[in-house]
Amino acid sequence: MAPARRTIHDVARAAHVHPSTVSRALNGGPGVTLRPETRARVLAAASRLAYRPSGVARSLRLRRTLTLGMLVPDIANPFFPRVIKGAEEAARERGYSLVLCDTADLPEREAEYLRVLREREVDGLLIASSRMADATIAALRAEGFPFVLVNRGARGSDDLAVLVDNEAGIAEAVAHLASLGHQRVAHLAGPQTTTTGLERAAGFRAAVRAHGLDPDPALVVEAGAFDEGAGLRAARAVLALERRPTAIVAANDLIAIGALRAAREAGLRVPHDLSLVGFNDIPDAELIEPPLTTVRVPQEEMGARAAALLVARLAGEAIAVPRIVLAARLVVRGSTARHPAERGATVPPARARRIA
Amino acid sequence: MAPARRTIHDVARAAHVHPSTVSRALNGGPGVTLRPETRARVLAAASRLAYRPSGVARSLRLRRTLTLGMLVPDIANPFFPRVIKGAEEAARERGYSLVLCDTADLPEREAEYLRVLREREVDGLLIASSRMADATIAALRAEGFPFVLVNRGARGSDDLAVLVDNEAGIAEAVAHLASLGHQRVAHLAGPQTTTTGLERAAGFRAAVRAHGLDPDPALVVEAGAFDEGAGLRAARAVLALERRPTAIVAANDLIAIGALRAAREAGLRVPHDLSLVGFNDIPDAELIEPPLTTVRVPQEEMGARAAALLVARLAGEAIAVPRIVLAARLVVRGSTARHPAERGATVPPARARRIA
DNA sequence: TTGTACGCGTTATCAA
DNA sequence: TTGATAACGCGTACAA
Repeated sequence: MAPARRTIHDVARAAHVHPSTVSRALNGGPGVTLRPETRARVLAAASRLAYRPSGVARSLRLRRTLTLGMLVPDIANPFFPRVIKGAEEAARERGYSLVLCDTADLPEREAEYLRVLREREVDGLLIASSRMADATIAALRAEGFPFVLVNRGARGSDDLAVLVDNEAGIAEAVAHLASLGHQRVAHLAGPQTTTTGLERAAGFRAAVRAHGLDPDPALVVEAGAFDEGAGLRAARAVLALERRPTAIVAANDLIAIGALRAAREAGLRVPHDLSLVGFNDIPDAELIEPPLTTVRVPQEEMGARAAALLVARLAGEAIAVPRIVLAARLVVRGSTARHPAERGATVPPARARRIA
Repeated sequence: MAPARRTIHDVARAAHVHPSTVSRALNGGPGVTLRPETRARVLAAASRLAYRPSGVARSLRLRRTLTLGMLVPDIANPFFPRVIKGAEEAARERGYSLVLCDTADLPEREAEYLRVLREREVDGLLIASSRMADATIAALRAEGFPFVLVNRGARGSDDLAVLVDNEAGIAEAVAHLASLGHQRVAHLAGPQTTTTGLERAAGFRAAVRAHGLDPDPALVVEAGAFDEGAGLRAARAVLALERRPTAIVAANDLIAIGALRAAREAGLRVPHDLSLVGFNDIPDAELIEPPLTTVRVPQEEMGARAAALLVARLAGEAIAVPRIVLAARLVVRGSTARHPAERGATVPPARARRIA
């Protein structure tokens, strides 16, 4: 039924040359000498037959597939599509394809994908899966299998990684709130099983100390996941405190959106009664009402840099900087305001124009 | 440096059997007879050596890669992540991997990816790329190459496809607005080069006739793309009409969000001065303010059904229904309201609860 | 029940 | 400059 695939032999026969000559004519590297006439005949035959070389056979022979595997915890999380887009584009530019794997943040799913990807002999891995067991990563490392961590930590190793400066980002957020007069600022932390969650929480505590804000430990609550539901629950806890915070720094935007819901439940107006800052600057951040003040992570760049780094590693290039740390800058939008107690004072209103 | 890959020969040697016996022990189909003792010895050796069969070699031999290619116009468009997620999960459940390709809606990018995917010998294609030239599709069809169209039309052919009932969805939207008393309803149409854009526009015109609304052709404006920018521009045109519409049905949610911006520019309150309905129910729809009334398309299901259909086709199963048409139902949220002229009459306010 | 032989489509190496 | 050969790792018809 399906017409048999054209092979290099078909082309060879049509061009009256040996298959190896066809290969040379088509792939002609620098050191290949070939009579122009012969090459032309081969090219003509190949195009006439609509010959398409077999990537599978080539991969078998060359022992590489020009394929990268990418593990993400949840494609539907609006943070990831742009990271994926950046990675996919950078990979394509370098001749690589991307096999996408949504692990659903499930360890067993991760393990399964890892096995599948290794069987498929992907040349390298982009690991954006934040919870992946350190042991799994350690195994890859021990084996010398090429991978790049994306937006997750390296735990003191010198694994290749593309990260953001979580501490600095959170510091900007806290500084902003402090400058508005806030004293009791809460943090809805991400899962403390993730490096991202840990670093942002550490950054928060450091910034609170640096600005002399209320260090009450009850103001830091860990959300069970980086999503809206977990944010909602954590925010409820924080808003139920006897001495309620006047501002919240969330570990990411989805948690912040959950907090927004919790605030509404509690009858609090944002930013009038409660200031709110997120992290990542997902596309939704400027769409919601009020627009979310957040710390911007350059998502496409993160993916692109990670893919580029991995390909460089595969090419055996010398890697000058194994850990690329991207800057994270605060983007002020509608959902922060001055502390109620300071209202009417000299600080201008914080509701900023939308930032392009 | 990288330790040489274990092969089936290594296992064979360790288990004191022939490589073919290893293959049988590991893949053991129904017709294979093997002494349990031998199989156990092989399995033990394989696990001891951490043997991982080569997918590439297997693909070469079996002439199939257990890989699907998926072409999408833009991963960052919030409609697609869930479609991809559904497809990826359904593929995984069936033993297939997914190579993701973002065509950026560029014909040359599509052509390039198509070539790459064919060279890689993906077993089939999920085509969610709405603009893809019909000629390209026709070529695939002529060749007998397996593919499934996702959310894009089949132009009278009996290509495998998973679609939504665009006419019925738009009809629900128009009926809703008509029931609220709207008479002049505009349509911000999608690109009329896409089947989705065409069907929704046709559905709109039919529904307008059916409800006896104002059929003024000036009320239908084509947006240049299914995105926010195009929606903004199209909405400006419609809102600049001498007799402004009191409601807008957008061809998709992003266009609707663009219209929301245009309305704000024009000083119109939504839904008070202008009702607005989108299409797709992207996650953002319920997050924005006011929450967007929209026609829900089951995105994950669309992806999952498409992948399942493609795999069934690959398995040579009889396909009872080549065109799966998913229902599209109106989800009423905050951004529709009664027509101004009818305000205060008997119809209850349209601002509905959030629908889970 | 297990081993032998071959081919899947390429490309690197060597010989001519 | 081109042809011949072998090998990449696996699965399967056939022989033993």
